[in-house]
Amino acid sequence: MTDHDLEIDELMDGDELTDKQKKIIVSAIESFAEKGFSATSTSEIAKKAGVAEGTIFRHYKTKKDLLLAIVAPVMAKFVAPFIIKDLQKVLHQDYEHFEDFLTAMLLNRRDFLVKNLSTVKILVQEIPFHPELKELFKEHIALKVYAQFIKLVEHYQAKGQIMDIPAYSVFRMTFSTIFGYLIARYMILPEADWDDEAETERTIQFIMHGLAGPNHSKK
Amino acid sequence: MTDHDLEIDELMDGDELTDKQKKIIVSAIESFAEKGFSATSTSEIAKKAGVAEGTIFRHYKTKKDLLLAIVAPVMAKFVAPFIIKDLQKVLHQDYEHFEDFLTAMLLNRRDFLVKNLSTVKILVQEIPFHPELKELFKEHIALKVYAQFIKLVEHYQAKGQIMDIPAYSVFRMTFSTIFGYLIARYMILPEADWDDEAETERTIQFIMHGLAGPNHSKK
DNA sequence: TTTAAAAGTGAGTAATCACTCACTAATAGG
DNA sequence: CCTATTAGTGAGTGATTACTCACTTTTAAA
Repeated sequence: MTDHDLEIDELMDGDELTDKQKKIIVSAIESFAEKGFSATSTSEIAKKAGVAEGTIFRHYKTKKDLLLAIVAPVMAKFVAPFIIKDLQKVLHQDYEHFEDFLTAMLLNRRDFLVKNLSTVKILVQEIPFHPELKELFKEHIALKVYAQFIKLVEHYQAKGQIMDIPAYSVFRMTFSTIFGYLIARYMILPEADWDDEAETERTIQFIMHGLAGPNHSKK
Repeated sequence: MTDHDLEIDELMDGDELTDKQKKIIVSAIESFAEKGFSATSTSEIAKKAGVAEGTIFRHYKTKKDLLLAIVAPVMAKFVAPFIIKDLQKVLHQDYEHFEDFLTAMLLNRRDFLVKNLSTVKILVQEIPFHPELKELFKEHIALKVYAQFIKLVEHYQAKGQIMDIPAYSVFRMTFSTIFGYLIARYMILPEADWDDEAETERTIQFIMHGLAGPNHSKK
């Protein structure tokens, strides 16, 4: 079922988990992703994990705490690469062209999504209903990722590689296109036969042409 | 709360509804959108509608039937304009350029979305968990909208207005961008102050440049 | 080996769940 | 007006809910 999901150990960094704790998390992820958070009962999770129901509440005060324990680390890991590394690289000419950065980002975040498919599904599904998740999202995505991306865009705009439109529009269009691709590829039609390489290339080119500035003379 | 939502009478075409039935539907829409389908109880809906709980089950055999009664007509209405009218217009040169068609579609579907915000939210939220909804979606979107759009794309490709890439890629990129805009505008950041006209124009231009074929000499 | 903390248990809790049913009230065609 | 159909009711159903707690088992440092 969740074969390709990230090892929970990796995700739940720091605190070591017992076998039963791991089984609880794996089972919860499976059920939450399949039926949704509200439609999943704790008794169901316990049964699937081969654990007494009380064991769940020994480690998580409430059912919602369990959800947060699953979903919060994913958000943190998702934004990690945006925080410093990539920005430094860009500013130090590791990515001379916006296209190079885009490609690197798409491949990188695609791998992450594939490894954490179920968990990301849960996150996306539940965000609208839990203020705590919204807050986490704002903190991580809105502030960190957005702020860094804006700097990046302005950097490439100054070099004339990107059209001179508001950076937030560039942000919106770029992420719409990339996530539109990833959602179609891995969530809506995962079973269709995709030519990933060609599709990725087309997606990047679509963004590049759509945003092309005066000096888009790379080829 | 749902001031700008479509009049239910319009949506529930045909069958006439009593006052209480309307109140049930309005209340259900409100609660489903706010807390999700599973997290909303029928007693809560009844209370909000000022109706006995039994009244709900007089008209809808199950809670899920109530959901379907709310969500199914929206899907039908959403795809309606794609079915014939617009395609005919295009083929009869009402929209000479792909850009004209795109603009018309974006404005048209935006109005629809704004009028049916809550209901569309519910639809999007619940699709993953209800096979019946998935089936309806495939029937309407996948078959009707997709098929028509593909014909359109090939038509404009033949005229050299669109790049010669697979039509399904054009479909994906176009809808990603448009819905990315609408979702950001009306669901993620509805309270931000948007310059709708400028943002719409930029979005269209982004798609047009991204897909530009050999004869993109419109200006 | 002793011992205290941590992990695990499962029967038990009150509350809530979707749904039923015997009944009354309102409606509309003849 | 009569009557049959439909709309509406609300107390009652058993099942399930998230969560508790007194208890046992396991773990690991002293």
